[in-house]
Amino acid sequence: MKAMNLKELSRVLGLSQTTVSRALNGYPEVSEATRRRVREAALRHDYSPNTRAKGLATGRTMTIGQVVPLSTAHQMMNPIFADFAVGFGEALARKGYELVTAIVPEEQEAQVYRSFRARGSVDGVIVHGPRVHDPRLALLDELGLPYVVHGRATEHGAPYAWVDVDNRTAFARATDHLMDLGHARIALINGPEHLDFAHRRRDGYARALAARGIAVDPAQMHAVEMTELNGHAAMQELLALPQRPTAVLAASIILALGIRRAIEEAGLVMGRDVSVAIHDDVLSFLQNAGDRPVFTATRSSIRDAGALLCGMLLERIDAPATPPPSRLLQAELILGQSTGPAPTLTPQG
Amino acid sequence: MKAMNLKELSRVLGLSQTTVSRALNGYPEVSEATRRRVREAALRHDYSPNTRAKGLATGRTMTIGQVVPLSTAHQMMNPIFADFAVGFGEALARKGYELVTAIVPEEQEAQVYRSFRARGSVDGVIVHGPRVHDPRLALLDELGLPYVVHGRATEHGAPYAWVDVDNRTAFARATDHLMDLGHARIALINGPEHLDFAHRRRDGYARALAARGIAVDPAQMHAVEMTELNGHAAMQELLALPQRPTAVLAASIILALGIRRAIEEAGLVMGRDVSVAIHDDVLSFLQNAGDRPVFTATRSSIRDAGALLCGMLLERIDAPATPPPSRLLQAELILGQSTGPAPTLTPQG
DNA sequence: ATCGGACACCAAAGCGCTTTGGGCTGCGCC
DNA sequence: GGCGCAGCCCAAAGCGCTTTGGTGTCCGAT
Repeated sequence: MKAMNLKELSRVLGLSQTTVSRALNGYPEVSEATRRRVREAALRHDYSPNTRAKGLATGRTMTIGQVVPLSTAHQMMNPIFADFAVGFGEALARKGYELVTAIVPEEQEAQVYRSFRARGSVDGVIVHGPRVHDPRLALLDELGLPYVVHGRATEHGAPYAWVDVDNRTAFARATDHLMDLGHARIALINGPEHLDFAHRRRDGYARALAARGIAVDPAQMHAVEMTELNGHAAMQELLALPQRPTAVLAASIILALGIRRAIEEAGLVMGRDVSVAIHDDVLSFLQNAGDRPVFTATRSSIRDAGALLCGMLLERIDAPATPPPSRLLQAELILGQSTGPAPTLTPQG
Repeated sequence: MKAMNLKELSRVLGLSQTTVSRALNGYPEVSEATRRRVREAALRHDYSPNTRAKGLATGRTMTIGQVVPLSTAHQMMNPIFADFAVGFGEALARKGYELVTAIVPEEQEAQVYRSFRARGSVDGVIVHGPRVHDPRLALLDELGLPYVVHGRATEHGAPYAWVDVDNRTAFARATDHLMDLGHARIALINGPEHLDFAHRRRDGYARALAARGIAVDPAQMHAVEMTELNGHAAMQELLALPQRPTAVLAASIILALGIRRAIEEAGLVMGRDVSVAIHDDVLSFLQNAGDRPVFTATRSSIRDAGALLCGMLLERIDAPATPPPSRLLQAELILGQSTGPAPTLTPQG
């Protein structure tokens, strides 16, 4: 069963391909009566224009590319990617675009962008997990491939389109909140700090401490890939410290799961013996919700960021010459059960 | 900067498009010397054949489609999808295929398959989260679109290609294990039971109980979408029961996170007061690993299933006439800290 | 010397669409 | 009556590739 095509449809209708094409694409040169007749026939015969042929003829592919690098780092990204992709992908589908995902070893990522360009398979791409210095942006600039970045790449010279959470402010606020509760020894369990967001989070944390004259202690800072196991291990190390922290700031709710486990295994109570504040991406399967959520958190929906970036990317594609837009989202601080006043008698010290 | 194309490349080389095309595609009608010269030039000029043009000419699109339905159910699927997609997508990329993902409201899923077919945008599709009776398979059969199913659709009449974990056996084994430990009141916190895998899991659980003469108690069975919050709520209900369970079987590690939280909030100890056994999909960000993993689990890697299904789908595309293959994977039972002997004095009862 | 057949290459058609550059009516107007 | 002008519609070119059906050359065999 071959799919219906333009030629066949126009033959059935007794019209030229030109007219049928124009009728379906809303050109004014065709009478309303004919247009209706054509539309109806297209529907009846289940006709949709062949994507490839249309792309060839128009030069537009109506697809957006994204590459998910396979690497140790993918572990942290997967669940976050997934929710981001839902926000992004839904908005994209609504506009009639398709989303192609390349899952390749990290070192092949540049190659994929090159091939996207050379084979003309996408109209634009979305860049995930930007690093502080990220060569991908320069490459995309060079290739002339429209792109938007989820996050920022601090050291990239040229302007580019991005949407980011104000990580610095968020972590400074969370740190302030903990200090307001009387905590002075606050640990940080961060994501990998070559990633821009983690870099900024540490910065916000460090600045807030410095502003109150508290020295940052390298022993209180961990930077690990954001898995439950890593959160657990990092927290165990922190608890074994002679000067163990009374509060912990964690870069993700997934880390926090492991952190909580370590706290409980040590016979301590989260929110009483050790306070925990996290950044919450509002993952669909791990909601930190309710009147009094489990975790005190700086919250910003990654799904919303996805939808926002989608709109931005399509704009860039339509008007590549305009200066690239950007958007800094503020995270809200929500108070949960995982934080409380600093213990008055710090144990062991 | 326009991308290099065949015409231009052949002009540069002083050869016909035919010869260049044949040289690159490995046809024998071209001398080795010429082939080398062409290959080298293609590399040097960053030439890759335009995907759409190639697709138009060959009728093969070299892309696989998947649709991720946006619905309440997506919440449970996201993180699992993500890891599956890594396994599938990596294998796919290795074969030179692309993966397009449509993220649409559930009720549009059929429409997407129709449009995949009508617009000729994919060579095949992968079907996620099959239901006990799943109309999608009949639709795909009718459309003549090659597909493979991750899981099974019990009531689908015709043969189809699938890879599934032996859910029934896995849950029967886990139930047996709990009974061997002396548990008699074993609850089930399952996924939504219109989904085939959840249906089979309940069946395995029920059969194992029945085999030892234990009646299944509807009050001890929950079927919810697999989020942390739902696991927590279901466990709270179970703990409030006059006859509360001494052990719980959970369909996912994500549910188990909420289950553990409810147990601890009730002042109980998991593995001592309440045993928990789960099914573990080996999610990258939530590993249940180590000598003595946190959770006793039936384990089967969803990533591996993805890679397996990829190979299967490509085979179906190449040889649509062969009888559809299938593969039933056995989950291994691993013992963790979350299970222990049934308390000798059951509290409250 | 002629022929058959590898061997190496090529021109042109065709994949299914959009779009350019018309053509043909029928109308109102001078 | 002729002209201009909408209003509708069409034939054909072109997007970048593969593939069919060749052509021309060179060589060994007859």
